[in-house]
Amino acid sequence: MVGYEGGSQIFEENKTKIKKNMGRSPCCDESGLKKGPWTPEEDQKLIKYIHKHGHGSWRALPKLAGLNRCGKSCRLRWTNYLRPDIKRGKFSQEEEQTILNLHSVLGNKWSAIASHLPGRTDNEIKNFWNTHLKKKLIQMGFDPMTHRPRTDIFSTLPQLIALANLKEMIDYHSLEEHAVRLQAEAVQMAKFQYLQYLLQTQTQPSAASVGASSNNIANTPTSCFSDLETFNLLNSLVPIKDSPDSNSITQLDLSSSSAASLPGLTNSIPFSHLPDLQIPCSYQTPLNKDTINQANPPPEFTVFSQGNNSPNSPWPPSSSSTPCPPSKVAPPFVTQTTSSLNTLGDASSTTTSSYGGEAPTVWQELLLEDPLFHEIA
DNA sequence: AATTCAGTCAACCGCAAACCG
DNA sequence: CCGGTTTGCGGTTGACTGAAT
Repeated sequence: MVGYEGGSQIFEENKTKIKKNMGRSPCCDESGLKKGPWTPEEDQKLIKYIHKHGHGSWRALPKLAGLNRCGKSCRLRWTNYLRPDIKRGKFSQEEEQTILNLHSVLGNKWSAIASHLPGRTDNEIKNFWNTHLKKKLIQMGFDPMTHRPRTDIFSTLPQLIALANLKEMIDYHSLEEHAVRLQAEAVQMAKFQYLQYLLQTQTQPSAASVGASSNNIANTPTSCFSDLETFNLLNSLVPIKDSPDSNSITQLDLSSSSAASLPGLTNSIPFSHLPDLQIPCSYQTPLNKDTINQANPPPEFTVFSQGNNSPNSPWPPSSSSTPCPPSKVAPPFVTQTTSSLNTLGDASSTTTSSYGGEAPTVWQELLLEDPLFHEIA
């Protein structure tokens, strides 16, 4: 019997723990049922009974199995400890990454997360999160709930320290991967904002355009942007809806979104008229619609998954591991080029970008260092 | 050697959803 | 549909461990 072999190993572990009186001290509730750590004998009774009869009604089980425990306690002991398919021991890098990915979408839905990790219990994952991953994220300056850089003043210092020590933190391998994705999201965000800017300037002349030279992208009069350029940029942000993976959820469903229309292509509804755009989140673990529906993510989590069919943006980007900037990166980028756009709308010249008027923040500087960001400029 | 303290994890508690008559 | 029961889930607790002092 598979479970029994595992069980005897557990008995030995448990014997040691009981000897050392590990865990809560036993006490009795009002009905006289035993609480606290399980003895090897109790474990054996429970395993024997479930192997023979299945658990059936948990409420009835203790009596039938000869245990002086409540059904709830028996269920917990079985599901979290005695079940034969439980995988014990250290979490692997893959498991850690999966937990991070799923937690960024699902939040503290431990049972939903556990369902993606065979052999791991929700309790185990919860403990691992609270004792390891949460702390690591905080240490790196991320809000463990939103998976985004913390914006409160107390977080600034650890965040900067974390950035400064990124190389030393190379052993945080999976977290680095996480950070890479977050940074990629920052680039996507920048593209969104730049796109917004493009669309805005196409529908109304920007203040920045007044008196600007004709070869300055950001300051160029709106008519100088081709629809093709805008479309190309949009393509780099939005995976094609009918991807080969029919279950994948696209970042933005243009066919149903009010943002579907591009100026000059169909009806003109600029992105700036939309509610705040969420930063697209990417996940290495494929998520399907069922997962999302089951998980019922809270409204503040807009769920995206990155398709691999984006024609212009490699994914994930190969750039350095830098977390994404705060969700509101404000002013339009002031971008200067030394030559003009070609007929396809590609900038074939050297381009430098900066944030209009204000000294760039750490995040903005990092973004400006990213070659991917310059692809759009 | 003794003490302190942060980390770990099994187990409990209470609430809410699901189930059932 | 309703009310009672059962099950599942997430948050919290607290004893043990081991490193630091």
